Amino acid sequence: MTDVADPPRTNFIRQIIEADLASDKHERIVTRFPPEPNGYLHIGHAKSIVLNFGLAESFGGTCNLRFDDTNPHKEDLEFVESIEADVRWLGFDWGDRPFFASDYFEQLYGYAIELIEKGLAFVCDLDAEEMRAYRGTLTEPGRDSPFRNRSVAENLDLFARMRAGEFPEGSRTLRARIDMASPNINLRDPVLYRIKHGVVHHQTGTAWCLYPTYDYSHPISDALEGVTHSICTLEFEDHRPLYDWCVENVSVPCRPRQIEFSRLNLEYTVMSKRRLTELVAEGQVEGWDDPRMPTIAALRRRGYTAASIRDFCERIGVTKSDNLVELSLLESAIRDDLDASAPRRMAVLRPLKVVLTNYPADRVESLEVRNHPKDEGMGVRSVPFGRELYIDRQDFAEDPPKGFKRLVPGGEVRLRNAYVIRCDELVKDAQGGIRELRATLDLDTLGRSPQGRKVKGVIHWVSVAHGIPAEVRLYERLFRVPTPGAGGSDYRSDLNPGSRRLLEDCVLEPALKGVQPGEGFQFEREGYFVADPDSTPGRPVFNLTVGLRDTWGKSQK
RNA sequence: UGGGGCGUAGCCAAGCGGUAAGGCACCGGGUUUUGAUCCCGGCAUUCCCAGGUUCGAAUCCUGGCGCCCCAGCCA
Repeated sequence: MTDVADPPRTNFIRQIIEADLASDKHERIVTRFPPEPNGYLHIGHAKSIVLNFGLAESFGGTCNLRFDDTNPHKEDLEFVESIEADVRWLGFDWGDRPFFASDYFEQLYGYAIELIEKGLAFVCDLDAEEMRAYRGTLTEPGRDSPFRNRSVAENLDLFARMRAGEFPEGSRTLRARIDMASPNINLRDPVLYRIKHGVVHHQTGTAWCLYPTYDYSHPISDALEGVTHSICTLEFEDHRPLYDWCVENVSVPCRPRQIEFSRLNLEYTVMSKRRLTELVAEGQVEGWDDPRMPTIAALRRRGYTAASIRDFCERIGVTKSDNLVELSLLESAIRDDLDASAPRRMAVLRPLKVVLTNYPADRVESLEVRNHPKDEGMGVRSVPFGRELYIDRQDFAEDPPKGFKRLVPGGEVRLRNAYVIRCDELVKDAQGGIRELRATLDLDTLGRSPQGRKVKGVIHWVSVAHGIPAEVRLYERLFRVPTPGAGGSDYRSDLNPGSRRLLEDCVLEPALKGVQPGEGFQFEREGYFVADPDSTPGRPVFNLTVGLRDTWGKSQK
């Protein structure tokens, strides 16, 4: 299950590619994943990564990682590094090195001159506000810029001087000369170049004060890289005519085709990079890899495996319809992977002491238990057993609800991997709270069923004398967004305090003592947990990856 | 109100003129020293609506309706 052996399900993009390959339009396909390095990658990007790299892989083509770094204001080297790490972690490879749109700045500049010479671009002196006024509205056409008919010579001269830094930021732009009356606003003489002073670009430093826009640099960068299928999200559909215009009017080596698909929306999850950036900047979360974040880095820290994220991306499919995927699908993908791959351990999250009155105080047994119920290759370990144990408070009920299968006064339960015990007595404190339990164990039940009765419940436990203290952080869900219509428009007001519960006096079996950050386990009937980077050898910290399905808990609700 | 998209079950999604795949969720049953896993079974007489074409329509045509995106010198 760690390896997704099934062939990828079909989708409309695969069909387009199959047709292109069948008609010999292309011999080999080239795709690209083009993030702007202005934040960390999130689960929505994973969909695009798996799509683009996956397509290249299954059709024997290649996929480039290209940073769309045309706006130095928002970008940073930290982000290019995190993006590279995350894509690599997801299991994809982009060859010798990543590409950068900034690698093409000189060529892009040359093509702009070509456009000017063809009379297809002009230098415009309108400022941002004026340009907006000239652009018209959704229902009214725009008006031509007064600078639209400058001579080629003047445009060439002005453009060279823009590059040379002679004009202040915002004072002039290079615009495409298309159609101010187009019903498609993107075609109303869009800006191709703008001036930015005083910013250090993370790749080109201060070499340029002239930066191309996405609309201009993207199609040409694709063409320069020989991209055959330029796959992007739906909001760029209106830009496709402009994409095609660029590729057709400039002497690039090939004509990539833009194909759009719908972006991923995940229930309760903030996916806007702007909002995520705010949360980090305002200190509302501990960082981009705070386990409540939907970033790849957070998911990884949370114990999600790369295989499960890839699997999730295959399961959701690729279409053009707006979608809102339930979290249960992501959780199903990670459970599937972890069920097969995670070693089992016992851990008591809310300890309740049990004294086995018929078990000698000085006796300690070493029980050999399997690390996985099905996979014998995962081996065995020994777990100490003694007179005093901890069990989980939730595994005992003085007044059990109907259907409760675990320990009750006078009842029996199986200690997982060990004996069957019977609860004889409750010891209460002054407030009437249960302080500990007295029980007797049936020595004849180790590795075999008890005589003449059936014991339905199985609970986990840890020896009091050997258990190690630990802290567990329960993150039940990813970062939440308010439910539509539920009131409260500020997503920060629902920062989800309930999604993160700290359990500080947990007790783990001793085998967990030397755990390394990143190691994950299934804590028997609790769920899957992963050791946090904050862990110390004596006192591990675990984060909940995903809880186990508990049908009893469900039927209670 | 201009332009571009989308509408198949609670959610995602196949389907491309021959009589509604699959996954998630949910509901039953079986196995089980994890109320997990696993296994078996159930879950759309109908595809946004209304007309039309056709022996036959989710698929083609016409007309509605609903939702999403676009007026950054962001991507």
